[in-house]
Formats: sequence, structure tokens, C-alpha cells
Amino acid sequence: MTNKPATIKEIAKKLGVSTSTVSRGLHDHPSIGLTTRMRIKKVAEELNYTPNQTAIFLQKGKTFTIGVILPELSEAFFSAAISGIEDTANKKNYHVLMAQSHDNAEKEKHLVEKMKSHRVDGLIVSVSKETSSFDHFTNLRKHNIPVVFFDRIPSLDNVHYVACNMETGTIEAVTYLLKKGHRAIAMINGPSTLLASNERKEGYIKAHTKNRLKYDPSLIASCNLTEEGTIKAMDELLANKRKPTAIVAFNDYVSLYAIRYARRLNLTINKDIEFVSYANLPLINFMDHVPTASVEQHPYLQGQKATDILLDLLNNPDNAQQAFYKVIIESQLIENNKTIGSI
Amino acid sequence: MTNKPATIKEIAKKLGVSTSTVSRGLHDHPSIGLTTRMRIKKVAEELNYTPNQTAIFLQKGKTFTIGVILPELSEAFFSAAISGIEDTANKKNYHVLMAQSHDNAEKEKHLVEKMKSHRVDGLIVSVSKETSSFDHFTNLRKHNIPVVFFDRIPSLDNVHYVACNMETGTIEAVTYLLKKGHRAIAMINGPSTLLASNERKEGYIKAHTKNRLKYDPSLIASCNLTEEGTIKAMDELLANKRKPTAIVAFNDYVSLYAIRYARRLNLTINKDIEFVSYANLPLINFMDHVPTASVEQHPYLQGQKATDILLDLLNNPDNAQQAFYKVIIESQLIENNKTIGSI
DNA sequence: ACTGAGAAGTCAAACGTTTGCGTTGGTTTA
DNA sequence: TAAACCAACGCAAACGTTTGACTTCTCAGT
Repeated sequence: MTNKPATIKEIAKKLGVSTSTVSRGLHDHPSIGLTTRMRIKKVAEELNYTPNQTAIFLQKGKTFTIGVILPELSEAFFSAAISGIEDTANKKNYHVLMAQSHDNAEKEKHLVEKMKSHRVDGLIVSVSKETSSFDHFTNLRKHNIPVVFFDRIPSLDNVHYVACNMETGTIEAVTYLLKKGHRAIAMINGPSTLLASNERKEGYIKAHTKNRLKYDPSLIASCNLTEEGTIKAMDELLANKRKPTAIVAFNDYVSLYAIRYARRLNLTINKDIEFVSYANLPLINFMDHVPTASVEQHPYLQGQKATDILLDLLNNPDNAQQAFYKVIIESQLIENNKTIGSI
Repeated sequence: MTNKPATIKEIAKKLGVSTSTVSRGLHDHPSIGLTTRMRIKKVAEELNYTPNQTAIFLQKGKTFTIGVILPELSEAFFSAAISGIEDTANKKNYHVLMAQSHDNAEKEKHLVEKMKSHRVDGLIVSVSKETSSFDHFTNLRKHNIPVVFFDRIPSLDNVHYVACNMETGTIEAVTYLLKKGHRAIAMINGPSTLLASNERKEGYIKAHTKNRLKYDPSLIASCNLTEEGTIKAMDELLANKRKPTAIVAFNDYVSLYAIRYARRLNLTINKDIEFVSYANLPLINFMDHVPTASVEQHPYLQGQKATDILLDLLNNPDNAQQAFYKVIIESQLIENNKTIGSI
């Protein structure tokens, strides 16, 4: 008997009223008398009634669900981001349908289809590394499904996005090192295909010119973000005529690879060479030899903002087609306060 | 025109057939002629038809969606687990509706309600630390919503779960230390309310008796898993008449807190005192002073298994009420191969 | 030429809600 | 006292699919 969930019909029958009355009663519609309203709610309680959302979805043509497609949940950055998404979505009674592309363009395409057929109200996406065509996203506009991108933004005009400006953080980082007296500051950058790499480079250059120092291109090395790539880049930089005394690394991992390698070369961290990096991973707190500072990219905040934007788009559909949200979160240099220090 | 998604009705009208024909045609029902079937599919393609899942849900009384409630996504363990859940669910064309309890019992209750009204077909749960009453879960049985727990299992009979057996891993860990010559092996355990704590304790004891050593209760300290708690436990253990030369810590974090504290006390890691721990977090690879081994709990695998079980339960509803899946994954000691070592 | 059997479709109900529009009675207004 | 009004509720359509039951047509078998 408690087998199938109770419906509005049953509670209507039990009270000898119509289903419409029950529906309105449950929603406190003014045209339903107070007494019947109470009786309805009482029976609903007794029968343990919970509205069947799928029916409501069908009827309203909305699902109150937002789809999230991101590359890889196990990356700390993304799990923090989805945490932000989830929290703010839930606050507004929206649900989150999540899926990972595993950085596979084909899979990403499929996921978009799935989300579409699931009739998500909107989509939040951080695109896969390998995605080169964005048709599956632009097509969504025809279906009136707004999309908000975060962090990994497609090179498209007319999209909503929130991203972190790496330039300012980089300027901070380089300036921080300059103030500490470093003059030969190198950078291990990421692949030049990434927007984020360019921002870093720009920041690096601007920080130098701002401080009336000339920018030395040979102090910037690119790498593919793997450990081997990092080592290559290190070799390249250390072989330079101007041997760097500080290095800005693309992210905390690259930085840790580099530090590990530097120590293998018997360089003393923070004496022979100092590191600054990006991401500000929590693991930093447990380590002895770490970058002295790290540029925080606020993944949780990015998730929050992206959700805010999407929800706004959903509630004011007119906004979606004309103006485009381009929210830039300023990255921020954070010094690592090492409780132990390098003993 | 491409505004609202195309429906089965429109394609029926366009072809001058009935909606049922279209529906059947799209599903390759034998009673629809090959030619019309083709025409149907062609028009569907043209109109860019994607079935409205919410309508299907309503009609079938199933949502092909599984709900996942877990404490905290930002914990590496859980993000790995949900990765496993998501991947296997997607493989079978199920969707994942995710939510975090943030270790808050009240919130967890709410989430269950939400999942219910969303008519998820089933639930995968890792219970919050603070949950003491499990009614909101047991009630689900009345609604025929199967639940599979993983990792954090409620102390209930008649539930499906997959968990990692900490006992074997602990035995391995202690034996590992014994073989290395340690005789005073301590343990920093978690709260005794956790099943996982008991398993660790059992393993600890069994490892000793197996090796014909007597078990010394004063070498086991409990802590609340915070840094302060860990320090307290360390103080307690180090003050013992038999000063431990090795410590098995509840998880990698506790272990890192303990190591940090030990170093502050000028103890040399791996000489004065050695650590072994649980979780096998990736960050271990980057650190100098780490537990020499760690018990892997296979979060991804747990997620996979839990999903497999749930899907089986969904497709064979009779299974759900009688037999209860109790899948135990053996934990496994993994030595940390430090590429640097403690210089 | 008649029956029976597929083949190929159609009809309509059902899933659980919501909502515009009607329908009641009863009370106020002029 | 009739016209007007309002509170309180019922009717039925609609959302997009699926599916059991029914219809029509064609053709083979006798």
C-alpha cells in the first residue's frame, strides 16, 4: 500500500474533492478555503505525499535541473568548482546533473545530447582539452538552452562565461619575486594553445615592463604539463646564460615536479632557487619544499558565479540572447605560510 | 521555429500518421513497415527530434536516474568514488543526480526527500559523520527505492553495501612493520563510533596475535581526526612507557599531522619513528616525510561496485528485498616509492 | 468465393500535475 | 428584490510518450 508513492488523485478521492482543489490547496492558492486547505495538507502528510517532479516537469516544460559537463572530477580544481555549483544550485532548488568528459571531445558531444534529451534547463561547461569544434554548444542556442562556460572557455564570441584572469595574478607573482630581489625570473609555461598560457605570458611581460625591466624571452619555457616535460623545461632554463634564481611554474604540479628535479640537482630550494606557482592546492600545506606563493584561481567561486549567471539567464530569458556575461575573477597571489619551513 | 524541441506529434502530423506509429517506428517495433519506419526516422532527423525524457519518465514511472548523496566532494576519496559511479552509470545509460551532505545530518535528510520527489530510481549513499538516526533511509524501502551504501555504512542490518575491509589492510600494515623489526607499534585510531575504527583495531590485534606477540592496549590512541586531536594522541603515545617506534595512523591526513608534529619534536622520520597510514592519497608522491606505506581503499572501485549493485537491484527488483549485497573490497597495503627519500 | 491469418496501423487511455474557465451557492449593493 | 459580486470549488485540457486493444487491408489456402 505504501508501495507506490501517493498521488494528488488519491488524496482528492479521500477527501471527496477534485484534484485541482488539492493542487491549489497545497500551493496555498487563495481561492481555496482555509479549512479545506488544512484538511488537504493533513491528508497529504498522512499519505506521505511527495509531488512527482517528473509530472511537474512535463507540465511546466522545465526541469529545474542544470547540467554540468566538466573534464575530470578527480582534479581538485573541478571538484571544488562543482561543489560551488552544487551548493548554490541547491539553495535555489535546482538540481545538478553531472557528467565528465574525461577530456574526450567525442564523449563531450554525446553528453550534450544526453543533457538535451534530459531537458536540462541550462548547462554549465568547462570544455575538454581536445574539443576543437564547438557546434554542439552553439546549437544549444536554437533550443533555448543557455550555456555558461567556466575556466576553460571556448574561443567563441557571444558566450557567457566566468573565468579567472591569470594576468593579474601573474603580475602579482612576478612582482612579488622582484621585490624579494630576484632579477632573473623564469617561467615554465603551459602549451601555447591554452588561453591561460597566453595570459600568464602577458602578465609576465607586463610585470617586467611595469618595473622598467627588460623582458628576456629566453627565460620562458613551455611544457606539456607532465613531469618529463617539466624536466625538459628546467634543463632548458638552467642552461640559459642568465641562470634564473626564481621560477614561476604553470601550476602547483609542474612546480612540484620542478622542485623535485631541482633538488635532485642538489639545488637548495629558496636559496639557490625559489618557486611561485598557480592553483594553491591544499596539499601544499603539508610539504617542506614548496613554492613560496601560489596564485589562487577560486574554483569554488567560479562555480558559484557560473551558477548565479545561469540561474539569472533562466529566470530572465531575454538576457540570454543579447548581452553576454563575461565575468572575470581576479586571481590572487597567496603566500604559503609553512608551519615547519624547510628544516 | 527551432525554438521548442520537436515532438512526436509534429513528426506524426508531418507524415500523416498517428503518434503511436511514430513511437513504434522510432523503436523499431516489428509491426511498423520498413518504409514508414525509414520515413519516420528521416523526418525525426530533420526536425532534430530528441525524445522528451521527462515525458518518458512520467509514462514509465522510472527516471533512469540514480541519486548520490555523499559527505564532501572536495575530499579526494569521494571525488574518486563518484567518478566511478558516474562512469559506470553512464555506461548503462543512467544519469547521476549528485548532492553533498557536508556531513550534516539534517541536510542529508532533506536531500533524501528531494531525491524522493525527483523520483530517482535508486540511491547510492555514503552517510554523513553526524547521522545517528537512519529512518530517512529505511523509509525508502516502503517506496521501493533501493539504497546502496558505500564506505560509510550505517550500523543497520538488511542493507546493501560495498565497503573496504580495513582489517586485512591493517594486518598487512602491522605485519609490514613487524617484519621491519618494529616491536612497539602504536596506532592512532579514529572515533570508536566508526565501524572503520573497529576494523582497524581488530586488524591491529589480530596481526599481533598471529605473530605470537601480545597486544598492548595502551598503544592505541583515539582521535577525532583533526590536527589538534592528532597531536593529543601523539602526546599520549609518546608518553607511554613503551615508546612506539612505529605508528599506524587512521588516514593520510592524520599521518601527516602526526609527522609534522613529530618533526617539531625533533624526531627523525623513519629513524626515530616510522609511519604507515590509510588512503594512499596522490599527494604522498610529492612529499619528503611521508608514511612508508599506505592502505589503499579503492574509492573508484567502490563507486563502480556500488553502482553495479544498484543497477542490478533496479533490474531485478525481487533481489532487493530478500538477499542483501554485502560486498567487501579488500584493502591493500601499498608501499610509497619515494623518488627522493628524506634527504 | 470464403475463411483465416498476418501485416501495418490507429485509437485512446494512462502517467501526475497545473491552470484557464465554469459553475455553484450565498451575501452584499442599490 | 433583482442585479451584481465574491468565495470556494469542479471540469477538462494540456504537457509528450508508451502500449494494450482494436481495425483495416491484403493475400494465401481451401
